[in-house]
Amino acid sequence: MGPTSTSPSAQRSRGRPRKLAVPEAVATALRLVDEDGLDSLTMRRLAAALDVQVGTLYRHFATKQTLLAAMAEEMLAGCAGPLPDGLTWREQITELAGRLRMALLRHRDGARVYAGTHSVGPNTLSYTDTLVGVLRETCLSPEAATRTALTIVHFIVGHTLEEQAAQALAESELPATLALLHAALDPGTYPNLAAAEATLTSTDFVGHFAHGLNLIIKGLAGE
Amino acid sequence: MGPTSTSPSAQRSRGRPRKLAVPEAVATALRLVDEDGLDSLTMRRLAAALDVQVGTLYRHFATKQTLLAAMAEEMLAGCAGPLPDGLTWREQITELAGRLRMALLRHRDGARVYAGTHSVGPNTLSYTDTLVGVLRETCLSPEAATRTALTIVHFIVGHTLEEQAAQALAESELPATLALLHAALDPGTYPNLAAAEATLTSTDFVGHFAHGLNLIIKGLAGE
DNA sequence: CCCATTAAATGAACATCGTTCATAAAATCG
DNA sequence: CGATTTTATGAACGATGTTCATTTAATGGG
Repeated sequence: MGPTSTSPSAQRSRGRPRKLAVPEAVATALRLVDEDGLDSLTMRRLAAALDVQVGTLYRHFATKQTLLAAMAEEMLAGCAGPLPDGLTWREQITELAGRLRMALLRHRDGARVYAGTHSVGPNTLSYTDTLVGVLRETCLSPEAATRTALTIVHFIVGHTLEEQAAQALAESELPATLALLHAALDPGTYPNLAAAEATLTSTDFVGHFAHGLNLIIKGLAGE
Repeated sequence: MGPTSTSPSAQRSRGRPRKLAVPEAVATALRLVDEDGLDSLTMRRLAAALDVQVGTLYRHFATKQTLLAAMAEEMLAGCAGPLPDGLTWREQITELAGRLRMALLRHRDGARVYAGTHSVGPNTLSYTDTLVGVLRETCLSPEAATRTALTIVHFIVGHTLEEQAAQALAESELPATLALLHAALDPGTYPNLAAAEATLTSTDFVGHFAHGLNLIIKGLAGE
């Protein structure tokens, strides 16, 4: 455990600033989620990790939803950074999509945090702006570019949601779920699923993601 | 309110079966979600609506997650029904995708319910089986067909998640959120988003959905 | 038909959660 | 330094998911 771990009867650390800083609170919340999962993130636990009373948090975050929105916004930091030169628009889209996926993947339950909120902070806005910008350069109308950007983001969120759900299962109950699925897969009833089982139960999420994204990009090229 | 509404001090309705039936419980849970939203679905409220004590529910559902999985499974009933004859494979995919979207849209917070669980029930399985089957008929390998089916489902889930989030906002706080977004959209900082605002704030989710799905289908055709 | 055994529902409790608020402490500044 | 404003405290409230010993209803064999 880190030095800021919740120790019993911890008197306030001496050198630490007394005032509760919002960015530190958000960072600590993300650390707690990484350690114990989103379901274990509690206003009380966050307060304890910050060496503060629960009520104090509500001076800085009106509600837990507000906290989660700030976390989602923080997760996207850097996602809209400048793109390397000399990339084709295909590569630019792949790069941007990969960044968002990685940003969600970087924190445990990151996709759940992101999907459960609706942030309008600068990180979220500039990411969408950058993505729409790249798409507009492919001779797409503003409307088509926007709709395409939404499509890409929705795919990423849906995909990462499932990827992290699988990761959460993997902690203990993956074999049971896998066995349950295999047992339910009667080739007579589900002939196509039987042929698909290897791919369905695969953990090659990188490959799955690339396949889906390339599908969208290819559809874009045919316009 | 329906005749099964929670009335104060309701003695057990006379003609109703004493035993708690699982399908009735699932249906009632979905009705409660439709009425008050997923956040208001409580084991206690469900028990009250079923004229039963809380503990009784735990004899039929090991946990609330189990309940939610049963609800997700129930939502997909009929989604894998036979397709009309004479449809091109493009139309078959559009039909199947539209069915899943409608199934999630039919219940309030349906996408959240579905995304938060991992059902392996017959409705979910046969839907995926049907979708993979259609894709395999387009000369796709089992692996490519499976990955494409996953892509389509992930897009639908991500899209509907956002569509229903907008619906939830619309109940009271839509104007505030919209104004907040508009204020944050400085054309100097986010030139592309400024051009995209009309599309971003549009409520034409049917159009957005069709655009995204057609993109995927077009990418499939270019294979 | 009655009684023993199994299945099901009850009612109360436990720990924990998000949230609120009157009070106290600390920081700020004229 | 003293007054005012900002911030943190500590305790509480109602509600939630879950558990369990007890009671009640259904079931089946003699």
